[in-house]
Amino acid sequence: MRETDFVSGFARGLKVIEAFGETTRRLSISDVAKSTGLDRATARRCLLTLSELGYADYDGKFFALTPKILRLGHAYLSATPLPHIVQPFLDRLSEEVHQSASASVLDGTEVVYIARASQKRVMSINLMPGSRLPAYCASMGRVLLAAMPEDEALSLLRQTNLKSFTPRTLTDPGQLMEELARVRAQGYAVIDQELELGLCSIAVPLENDRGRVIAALNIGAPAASVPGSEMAARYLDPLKGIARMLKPLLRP
Amino acid sequence: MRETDFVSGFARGLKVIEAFGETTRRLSISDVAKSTGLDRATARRCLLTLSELGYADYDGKFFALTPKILRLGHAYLSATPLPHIVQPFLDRLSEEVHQSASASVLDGTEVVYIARASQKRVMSINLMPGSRLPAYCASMGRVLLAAMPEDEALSLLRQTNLKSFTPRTLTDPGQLMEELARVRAQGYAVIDQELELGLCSIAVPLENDRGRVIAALNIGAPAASVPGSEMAARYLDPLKGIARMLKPLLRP
DNA sequence: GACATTTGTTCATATATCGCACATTCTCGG
DNA sequence: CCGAGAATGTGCGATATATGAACAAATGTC
Repeated sequence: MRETDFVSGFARGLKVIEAFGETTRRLSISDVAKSTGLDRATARRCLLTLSELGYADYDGKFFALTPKILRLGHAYLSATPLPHIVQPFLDRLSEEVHQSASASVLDGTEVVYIARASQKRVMSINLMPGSRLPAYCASMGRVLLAAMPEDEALSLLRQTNLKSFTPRTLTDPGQLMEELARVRAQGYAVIDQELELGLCSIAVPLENDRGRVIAALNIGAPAASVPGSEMAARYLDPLKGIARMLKPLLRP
Repeated sequence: MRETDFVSGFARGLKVIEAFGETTRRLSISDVAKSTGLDRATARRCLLTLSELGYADYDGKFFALTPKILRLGHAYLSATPLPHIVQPFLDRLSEEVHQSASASVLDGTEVVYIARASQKRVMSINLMPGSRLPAYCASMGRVLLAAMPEDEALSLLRQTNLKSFTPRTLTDPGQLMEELARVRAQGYAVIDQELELGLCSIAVPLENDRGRVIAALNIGAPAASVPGSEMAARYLDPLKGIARMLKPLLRP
């Protein structure tokens, strides 16, 4: 790609949108300039543009994103076939096993939920399509990392901030790589309260009809009712079954 | 705002992202140019920029958005307090009445779901945070339109493509305005299979602590099990109760 | 209340982008 | 296999944008 085929004004604007997050819903011009590394004048122009287009509100001091911004992500969820194909299978599975079932793909070091059928909530955080979790300590993340070449997986782990969410979280890259090898060999991953105490999950890879892993499916359950050691016995077959049924449906 | 405070390259790029939707997940340069009205060269530069940044894939012919694009909308959902505050209430309500419960806000002529607790699926389409429905024929839309000044509501209706989803859909602006008056007077809206045959829903406004309507809450149910005429008797009190409990929690 | 610091705004200019027109490459139907 | 039509790629002048410094306003500190 040539230098002139890159619209840096657009790239800067996207950076500004991403500056909004978790703890930072209202940002001043300087806040944005600082967190994006853009010049204050440039950040201001991007923010005023967002506001002019209705993607942000401006009270003269702080900018905040408006629901219109959801159009951007929605373009993906509604346009991509995978979420639509997977959803009814998740619904059925979730009802059958009385636990939440989800599908996700990898984006960098994170797992992104693209579809979900939830039962009574067990996690403290509320997962929905678009939600993200660090790949290294999520069952679907382990499966997706295990599906890639070892050096790429290792490189992603090195880019990750490997923190301990619970005393059981694996954070050592060496140990994680060993675990990935095990996951690759056995064809599924179980997470036993590594992300949140009281929560277990199991995930399997979802292959398309050419055999490429394109997503992961999982079931999450409260550790109190289903200990980690039982996850596979209970849920591996249903998950594998769905992955098998979906496979021929996933052409591109 | 001055002319020079507007980054048109950014605005053009956002337009390109929105060009992707429903039926159009893979778009060529010309497709995008046509549907956005941008020059081909400009559309191409925006698409290549998206691809360079990892927001889109390019196979040399077609562009398709990647899950990374979900970061943009997620910035809103995770940064805005309302969805987080409302979610646990919806979870409880949904479980209590064994139906799906949702919260939404208005974006132009559409209702945007910002939180949802779903039971067994009854609708043909799968609603989730970020999903959109036309306001004029959705229960939450009626409530939100009823909460605004009449002339603004009418102006929004005039901008809307008022089509009949079912034989029962109201599409006449005059009739709709009458219905909005009724909704305003009674404090809730019931939709009886106007959006989809077999689906009824009831919605109430959600006010913040200053009395401004900032969102709507609803319950949807299969018409077979709950006829439209019974929606209010069964679900109005629980909905009103939640709106009352939430009110003091909604400061800004 | 005055000083220091941060934040927002404006401006001139160097630089990058836009849109057009033209060149090239695809794509199919014959 | 050819050729017409469509889609894509490219060079260039006109135009719009980014930059960084200077200024103004607000905020915080002593």
